[in-house]
Amino acid sequence: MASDPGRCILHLDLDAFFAAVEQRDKPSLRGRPVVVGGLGARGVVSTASYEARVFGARSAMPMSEARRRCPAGTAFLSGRYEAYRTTSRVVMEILRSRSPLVEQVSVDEAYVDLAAAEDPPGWEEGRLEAWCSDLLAQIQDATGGLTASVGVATSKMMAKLASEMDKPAGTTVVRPGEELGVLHPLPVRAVAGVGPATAARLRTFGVETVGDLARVSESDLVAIFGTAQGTSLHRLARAQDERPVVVEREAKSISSEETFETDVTDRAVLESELARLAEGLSRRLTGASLFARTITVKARHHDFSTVTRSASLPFATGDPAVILREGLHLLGGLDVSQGLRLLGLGVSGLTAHAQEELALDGVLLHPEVLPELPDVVSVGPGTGSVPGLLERREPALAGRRPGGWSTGQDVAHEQHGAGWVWGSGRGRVTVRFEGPGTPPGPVRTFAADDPELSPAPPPAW
DNA sequence: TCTGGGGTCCTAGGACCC
DNA sequence: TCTGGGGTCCTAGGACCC
Repeated sequence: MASDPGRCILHLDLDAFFAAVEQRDKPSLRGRPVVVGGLGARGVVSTASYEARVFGARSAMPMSEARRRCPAGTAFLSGRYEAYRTTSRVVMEILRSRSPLVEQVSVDEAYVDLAAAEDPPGWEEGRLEAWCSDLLAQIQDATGGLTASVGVATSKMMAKLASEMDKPAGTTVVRPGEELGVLHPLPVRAVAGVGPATAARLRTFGVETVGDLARVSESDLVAIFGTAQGTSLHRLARAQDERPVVVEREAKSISSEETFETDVTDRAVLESELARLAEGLSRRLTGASLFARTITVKARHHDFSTVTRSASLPFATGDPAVILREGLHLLGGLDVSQGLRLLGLGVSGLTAHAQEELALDGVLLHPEVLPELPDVVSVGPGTGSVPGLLERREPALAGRRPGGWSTGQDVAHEQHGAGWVWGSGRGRVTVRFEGPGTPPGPVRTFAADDPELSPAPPPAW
C-alpha cells in the first residue's frame, strides 16, 4: 500500500530563510540580490535570496563563484544567527500551537503531524487548503512578513516533495492515492537518501526516474546498495514511508570545526585551535548536562582529503582538559607537514552522567590514578594540565581571529542610533542606519575602534 | 581565492567474549 | 583444537541532509 489515508503530515520550509530575515530587517535590501554565507576566502553560500538565484547563486556554492555571478549592488552578508534562531522560534511555536507533534528538522524546516492536531483539517478539498493558507498568513504576520512553503501528504517524504513543488509561498497537497503519480516522474534524487553518489550509481543501471527505480527488484537493490539502503530505496520508490514525526531526538554527537583562511602547518597554531574547540565543546556539554566517552579529531588536508581519528575513554567526561589532551594525542598521530585546511573536534558516546572512574580487572580506579595508565588522560582543572598551552595560545591566534566587524552585523551608535555594518576594512567600518521600523537612512564611515560604536542585539521578532 | 559547519546513519573489519 | 558462529564494541570512512 502506497499510502495510509489516516496519516496526514505537513512539511514547512521557510523561503530563502536567512536572506529573507536580512531583507526584513534591512529595508534597503528588499528587492535586491542578497547572499548570506562565509565572507572569507573559503566561504560558501548559506542562502541566496530569490533575486540572487536569478544570477545562479545557490546554497553550498563557493562564495567566490557567487561573487562572480552576481551583479554590482548585491549584498554579501555574514549571518546573524541569533536573529535567525529568534525568528525560527516564533514559527515553531505557531506550529506547536496547531499540533503537539512537531518535528523541527533545522532552523527553517519542520514536519507537523496534522492527524494529531486538536482540530485536524482532514483531506477535504478546500478546507485543508484554507487551513494551510491561514497558517502561512499567521506566520507572515508574526514574523514581519516572512513567507513559507508547505506540502501536505500521507508521509514525510511526500510532504517534503510537495513543499518543494510550489516555492516560494506555495501550498501543495498530495492526497491519498495520488502519491505515485506525483513521485514516479521525478528524478531519483527526489527520494530521501539519494544523493549525487547514489544517483550516479543508479544511472549506470539505466535508472533515472523514481519510476525506473520502482521497477528494480528489492534483491537487486540490496545486492547493489546493502541491506539498509537497498530495502529503503525499494520502499521509498513505492511511496512507502512510515517514518513517524518525532518531537525530540537525543543528540548523538557534538562537534565543532574550523576551516582556516590559509592552510596551517604550525602545530602550535593547531594545538591552540584545538584548545579553543575543546573549551567550546565542554561548554556545550555542560549546557546540555551531558558527558562524552569518545573524542574525534578531524583533519582536512591541503588537497581536501579528510581523515578522522577517534578514541574512546574508559569513562565519560565533560572536562575541557580531558577532551583536549585526548585530542592532542590524536592530532599528534597525524601528518600535518603539507598543511591542514580544516581542524575539527567532536565528542560522542554521550551520556547524562559522568563516570570519571573506571573498573579495570575488578578494581575501581579513580581519575587521580589514571595518569599512570598508558593512553589514558589526566583529569585536571581547566587547560592548566597542558603546560604552556594558554601562554602559547594568544600569540598564536593573534592576527588570525577575525575580530573587528562583520558585514550585516547589528550595531548601535551613540549619536546615530541603530544600524548595520555595510562594510569594513583598513581600520574603518561603514554603517547603514536603518532598521525594520526605520526607513533606509544615511551610510556613515567610522574608525573601527570608534568608542561610540558598539555591537547591538538583533531587532526583536 | 573551488569546495562551511553542524549533524545522522550505514558499512566493514578486527578485537574480544561466549 | 584444522576451527564455527553469534553478539557487541571500537575505529575509519563515506554518503547524505540542511
